[in-house]
Amino acid sequence: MPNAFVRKLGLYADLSPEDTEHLTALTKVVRDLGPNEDLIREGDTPENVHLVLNGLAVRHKTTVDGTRQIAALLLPGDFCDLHIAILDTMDHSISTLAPTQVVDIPRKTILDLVNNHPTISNALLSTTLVDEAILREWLVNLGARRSEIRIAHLFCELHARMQAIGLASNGTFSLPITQAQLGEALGLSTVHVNRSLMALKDANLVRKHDRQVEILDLNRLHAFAEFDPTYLHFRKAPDTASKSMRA
Amino acid sequence: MPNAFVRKLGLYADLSPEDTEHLTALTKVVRDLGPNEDLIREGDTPENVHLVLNGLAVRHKTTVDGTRQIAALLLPGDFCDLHIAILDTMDHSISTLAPTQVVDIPRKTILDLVNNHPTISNALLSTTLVDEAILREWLVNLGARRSEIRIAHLFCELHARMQAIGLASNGTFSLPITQAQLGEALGLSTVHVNRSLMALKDANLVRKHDRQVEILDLNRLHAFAEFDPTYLHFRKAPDTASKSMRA
DNA sequence: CGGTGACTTGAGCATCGTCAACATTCGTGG
DNA sequence: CCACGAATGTTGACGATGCTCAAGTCACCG
Repeated sequence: MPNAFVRKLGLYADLSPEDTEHLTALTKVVRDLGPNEDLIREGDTPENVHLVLNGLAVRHKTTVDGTRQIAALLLPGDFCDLHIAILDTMDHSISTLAPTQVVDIPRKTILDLVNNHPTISNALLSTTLVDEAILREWLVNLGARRSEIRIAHLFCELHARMQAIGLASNGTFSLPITQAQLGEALGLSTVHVNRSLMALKDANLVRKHDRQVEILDLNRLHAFAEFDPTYLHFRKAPDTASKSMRA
Repeated sequence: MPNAFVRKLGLYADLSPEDTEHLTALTKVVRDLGPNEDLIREGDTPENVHLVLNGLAVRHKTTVDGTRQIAALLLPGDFCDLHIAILDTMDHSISTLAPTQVVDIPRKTILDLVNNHPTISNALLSTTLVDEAILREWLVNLGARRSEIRIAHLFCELHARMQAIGLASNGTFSLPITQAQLGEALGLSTVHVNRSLMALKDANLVRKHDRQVEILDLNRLHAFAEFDPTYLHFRKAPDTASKSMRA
């Protein structure tokens, strides 16, 4: 079973066995982090690029009055900061939420991939563009949807992304995040997140229990959240990703 | 005087005279659009990539209940959809707000730039990454700032971007957008935009008159909006952009 | 002039935030 | 294994921010 990183890139390009092997080799050396540790801070110009292999991290930015906005949830297989291979300075911070395994990859290695491995390079570019598409959808979420739908939409997205890398089963996936942190991601107060979550549970749509999200009725949740996964740009539909097929 | 496109790329890479000439040649053939015309729609897989040379366009997405969210304001020099050179399908639409001049560039031309003009390629990649940084800042804006500060912050950003391409003078720049459209960009109702704008005017910070934004006190507005232009990643400070200097 | 689109204003209401108290869970050390 | 404390989740009351509806004004243009 390939790791989450290889699985994710495979969603965006037709990797050859050599490509797969090459990528797997890159993720051999893993670093273990605890919860609430900073990977990079705003203003840093790090040597390495970071990749999440396991666990959960967030991209976030803090305003002057101390409000923290989470701008991305980084799941297994996600790059944290591929852009600093091009732009020098970080304009935001990245921290773990849970115990997390990361891989540190030197900028040089990235440049080598870009120059000598066109398929991988293409996949990397795709993931960057999809990150942007996800960000756009989050903006729509904050700007145009009220709290219950907003939360439901986020859960739909996370389910789709987790399922695509093989980390969701039966509508259930791991999400070790507090209600307060959910609020920081969704632009809502903790109390309001709590009330909205209970409403979603009462409506038999989703439930967040412990560190897991359990979707009770996927079709109804998709309809309720107005969820359309097009923006994730998977090559294959997540449902059929297990069977290899050619279009 | 180079056009807005060349000026903008010059903010992100040290273009040689040949690069400049090459880019200028690409923007010879211009297409004129009226206000409220669609450039591309969600679901399209267009042949060409589009570039705004003059005027104003928006990236937007509409939810099921008809609410429209504007996810980006495309100023002169901005690419609309560079990503569809990689990802096939548009997951959002692009429309003009005012009379606008665009350039249609074939995907092949982009690929040629990427393969044969490393400096330009690097600049293009940078602009894409900065687009993402701007999007992140918009997310912070919607998630963590109340209406007056939210509007002020947007005006600060637009001023910085306009000034960087030579389209702001004396704190004043053109912004042919209605209050309703401003609301669509900021996740606010038209009425609330109106009231917030009047409060900003009463505070002698900024005024929107006709199709222009007039900043009355830039320093105070920056402070009020908590504006920090780092996320725009200009190579040189906009203020000193006219003098060439080496770091 | 008449009409259309943009802006302005007021009143009432919905959504969501704040504060404060309380309940529950979980990890830790006794 | 129990006891404790800290972090998280839950609930109620109240207030603020922002939305809706509706009417009216203003500027622009045919």
